[in-house]
Amino acid sequence: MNTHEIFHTINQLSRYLTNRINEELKPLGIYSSQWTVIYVLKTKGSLTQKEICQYLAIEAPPMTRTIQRLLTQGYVKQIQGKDKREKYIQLTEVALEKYPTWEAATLQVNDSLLSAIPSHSHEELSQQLKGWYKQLS
Amino acid sequence: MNTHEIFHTINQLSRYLTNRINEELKPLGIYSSQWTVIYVLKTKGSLTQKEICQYLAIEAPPMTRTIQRLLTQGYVKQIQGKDKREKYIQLTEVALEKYPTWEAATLQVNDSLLSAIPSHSHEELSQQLKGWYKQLS
DNA sequence: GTGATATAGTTACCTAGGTAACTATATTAT
DNA sequence: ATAATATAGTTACCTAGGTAACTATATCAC
Repeated sequence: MNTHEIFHTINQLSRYLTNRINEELKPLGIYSSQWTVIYVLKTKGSLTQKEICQYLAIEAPPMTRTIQRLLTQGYVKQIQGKDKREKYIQLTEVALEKYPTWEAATLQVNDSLLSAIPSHSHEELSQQLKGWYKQLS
Repeated sequence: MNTHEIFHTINQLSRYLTNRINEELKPLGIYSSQWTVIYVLKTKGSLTQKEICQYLAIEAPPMTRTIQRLLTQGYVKQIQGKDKREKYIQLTEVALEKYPTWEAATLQVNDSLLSAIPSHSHEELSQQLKGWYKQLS
């Protein structure tokens, strides 16, 4: 087996999927990196930037940028923690109102992308990839 | 099933794998994007930039940059085609000398990354992902 | 309490890929 | 033959993520 191939395919897939999701989200005013953060905040509630970084396995600097963009767009607010170094981030009312639209758009494109593989293997593939990643990290 | 999860996992995996491969390649003087091009040129021979782009499903501008870096490092040379718009790219002697080192490094890290999943499922997973990507693109 | 160390977040600059607009050459229509 | 169109590659600027060095606050040793 050619081991280069599987890594190449994963990268291709990752780029392709992200591009397709961005195509849907861009007209709705956000990018996929922002959606990822919004989604986490919606499901987990208020979190520090550090916690968001850990949850998404993204380094602090890109997260600072994504959050600053969400701040200027008014989709997120910062609340200083008791520990003054910490900044708690939470969704604004505006973001909560728009959330259903964003969610519907992503769910729809997700389904359309997943429809390219037999639905009985979705769960297995997901578990396999998740298990692999967990082993690695 | 949460459809967001599988896309998220694929992105995480992709970033993680690329970072690990870069860790190995950086001390050897190249980055993973350059390695991808070098690998294609080694297996396919001389190609136009267009052909490399198509093969790797990468847009022309990032490819121009990668190739320009390979040019300044002396790992690649451009040859004007009969069609004067085209530039045929091929590996230099220097690159061919270093190729075995790069290949050994990537094969080793590939194996180590793949060892996190049972080896009997490597081929199946690879085929599944490849099939999915093919369906999509 | 003060000095050393650790931590949260930011800034500057890096790789990696994408789109739009451009240049230069080829091709096609008439 | 020339005007219109298409194509290969480049340039400028965008999203997305990473590392190193920095600031400001907390904690720990003593």
